[in-house]
Amino acid sequence: MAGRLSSDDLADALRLNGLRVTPQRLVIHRVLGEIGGHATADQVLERVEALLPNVSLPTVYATLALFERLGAVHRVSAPGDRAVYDTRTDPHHHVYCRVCGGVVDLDAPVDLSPAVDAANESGFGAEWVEVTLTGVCRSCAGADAN
Amino acid sequence: MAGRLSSDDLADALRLNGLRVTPQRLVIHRVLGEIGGHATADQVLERVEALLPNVSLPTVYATLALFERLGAVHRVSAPGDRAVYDTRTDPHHHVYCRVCGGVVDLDAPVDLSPAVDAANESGFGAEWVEVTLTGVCRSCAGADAN
DNA sequence: CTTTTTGCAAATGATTTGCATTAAC
DNA sequence: GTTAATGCAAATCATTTGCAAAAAG
Repeated sequence: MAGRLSSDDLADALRLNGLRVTPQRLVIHRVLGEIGGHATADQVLERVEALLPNVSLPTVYATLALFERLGAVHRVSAPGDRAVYDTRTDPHHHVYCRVCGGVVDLDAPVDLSPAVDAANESGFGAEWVEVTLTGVCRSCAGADAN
Repeated sequence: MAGRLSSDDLADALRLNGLRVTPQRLVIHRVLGEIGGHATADQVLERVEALLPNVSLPTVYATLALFERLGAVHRVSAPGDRAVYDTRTDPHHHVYCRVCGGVVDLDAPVDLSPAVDAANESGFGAEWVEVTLTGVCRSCAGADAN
């Protein structure tokens, strides 16, 4: 549903869409690959600044939105106040702790084709499917009485 | 995984937790039942004001958060900038349009037990599971070339 | 050269907080 | 009476926008 892009493929994809290949975009893409998990815009910026100074947060936001359109990242489907980008582009699922707000990957074999088929039959163009579990993670359960 | 609460049950649940039964809470709960779908805090307030004047947005936010803890509503798991509360408390799924940001219910038979089991085995206390499809809805696909 | 992208500063908009007042119990 | 809940105004914080300067093609 979306394979991971190499730096060269990214450059090609950009050029193909009449977009420019900038150091910022390359570095952000590289950092995303190194993270290989979940990151907010700030967290991306933090790592990017070590490689390329003076990159601004608006650029990070714009680039993440761009990469999402190109299929290089996905916004995680989870309740929460800040956008979490997922750098894993293979199908997998998420666990969301409603106490600490943490998001963790969950790999489990689930057959989602009934949902995808139902959506597509209704005229929706599905591009991504994921399962989200909401609850309380182990550490929050330990700290809290509830 | 969470049944719909009657007004009496809500009052009991509140008292049981040492919380107070206020007209605002009762009205908001009633409005949620009438909506029976998705709503943002503003949308809840809009309907509440018709029944009880001078209710404030902070109260709506606080009450929705409270009801979430009580299991009477759920924040929809979907990428997006504003919190969408789901007043349907029976298991069902969602379709999220990445163009218009719309969220629509999706009913489809999906066996999520492998995911729930995997999460619980890892020490996570799962309370809610849902499938989220991301893509482009029919109207946005019609308007846009992509 | 032309047009996109960037960086910065300022704006926006949802959600939260502080605090005095009101209402449950 | 005590203590929690409310309303209001102000604060917070992620995300976006406007625009001039820099850089890609």
